[in-house]
Amino acid sequence: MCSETVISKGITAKQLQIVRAAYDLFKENGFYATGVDLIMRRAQVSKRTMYSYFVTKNQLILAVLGHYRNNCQDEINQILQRPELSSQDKILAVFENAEKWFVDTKFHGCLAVNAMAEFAGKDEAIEQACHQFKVWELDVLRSLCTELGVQNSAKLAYKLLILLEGMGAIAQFVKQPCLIDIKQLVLQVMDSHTMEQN
Amino acid sequence: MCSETVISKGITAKQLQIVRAAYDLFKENGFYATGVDLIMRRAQVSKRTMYSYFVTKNQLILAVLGHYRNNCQDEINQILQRPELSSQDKILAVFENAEKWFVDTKFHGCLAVNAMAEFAGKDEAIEQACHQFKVWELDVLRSLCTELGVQNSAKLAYKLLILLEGMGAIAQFVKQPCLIDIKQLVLQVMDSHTMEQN
DNA sequence: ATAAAAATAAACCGATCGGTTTACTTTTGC
DNA sequence: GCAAAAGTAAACCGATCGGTTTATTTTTAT
Repeated sequence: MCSETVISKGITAKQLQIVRAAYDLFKENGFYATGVDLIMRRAQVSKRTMYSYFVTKNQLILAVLGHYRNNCQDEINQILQRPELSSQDKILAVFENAEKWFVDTKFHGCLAVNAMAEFAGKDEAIEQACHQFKVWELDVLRSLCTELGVQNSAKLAYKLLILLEGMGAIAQFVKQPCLIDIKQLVLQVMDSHTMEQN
Repeated sequence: MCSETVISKGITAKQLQIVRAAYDLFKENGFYATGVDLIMRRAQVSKRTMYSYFVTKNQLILAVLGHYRNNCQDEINQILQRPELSSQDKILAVFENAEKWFVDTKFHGCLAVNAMAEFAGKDEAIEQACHQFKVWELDVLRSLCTELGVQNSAKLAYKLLILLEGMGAIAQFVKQPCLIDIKQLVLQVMDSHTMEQN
């Protein structure tokens, strides 16, 4: 274990290989429905290796949720770092980015939401990871709203999160370019906070 | 099978007993995670009886989704039938009713959304039942929006569904009286359709 | 070159999965 | 009152579940 090449964030190549395969399978087929045998086959890794890195399936699920969160954070950070964008444009860019996810025919909802639905009340660590993911999402939106200079950034962020989650939930059912102009809806909700007190 | 007392909508008492137990378990623990043995124990019914009514577990799941839909439809119909409410008040009442669901600590998301996440691409009939549930929800909102006399009732209904789904998704994570005034948010989205073209 | 570390394939484990079958009892209609 | 229908309990089925073990091979560091 001494000299394995560490790829990033303390994850070795083999671990990443397993997590990626598990991530794809969980995303497509859900957590309970995906057996460990299928994961190891997809990852092209022996079961023993798998269990040397992840003591239980649920700990692998935790790692996958961490991987998912890292992916999302990288995407969002790239938006936040674009200096040419105003705070308002960054918020719109966050929604545009989310739409890229939603239009994928393989999109079956936010992984954290699905994990919460399957493990709420059954695995505290997973529950907490899902909760933390949403806290992070809300934090991103809130700090952007604060930059906007609106009266109550926390409340506006909460409203935007409702829009984001709502779009994600519906996206699983309606597979087509969104019926409405999301950008306009987001702007409208933002506008109400720059004009009146909320 | 000739003379069994039919309770409602072609469902016998025994069937309802099974569906109710399965409904509670699926709602709390998810579909894959809930085994048939647990369902029959909870329903106080032998496995043979269970399988005489529902040929497979997935057909039981279909029946449970139908039961869920009937429950929701009954609640919504009670709102729609209140003559003292304006169309706008009825829309607000729909959201108020949804909040009653959301604040329940046992609420783990819309059953149709969860079923879609677990069975999308795996069981066409279940997938379709979930889809039809959302179509019904959208239809209720659209007919109310049409009554409102707004310019584009379909688009407003879609926006309201986004709000409804978003609230539901978040409700699993944030267990507390909602941070924002939902009624105000709904009114705001509706107002934009009565004033401008959309 | 060699020994430790890390990987593999595959047999194996008890438990549970969805589902069937057998043998028996209760309820019901006529 | 009696036969058919509908119910029960429980053994049983092959498959799969999450997880372990064994025996062997490959990789890697010195």
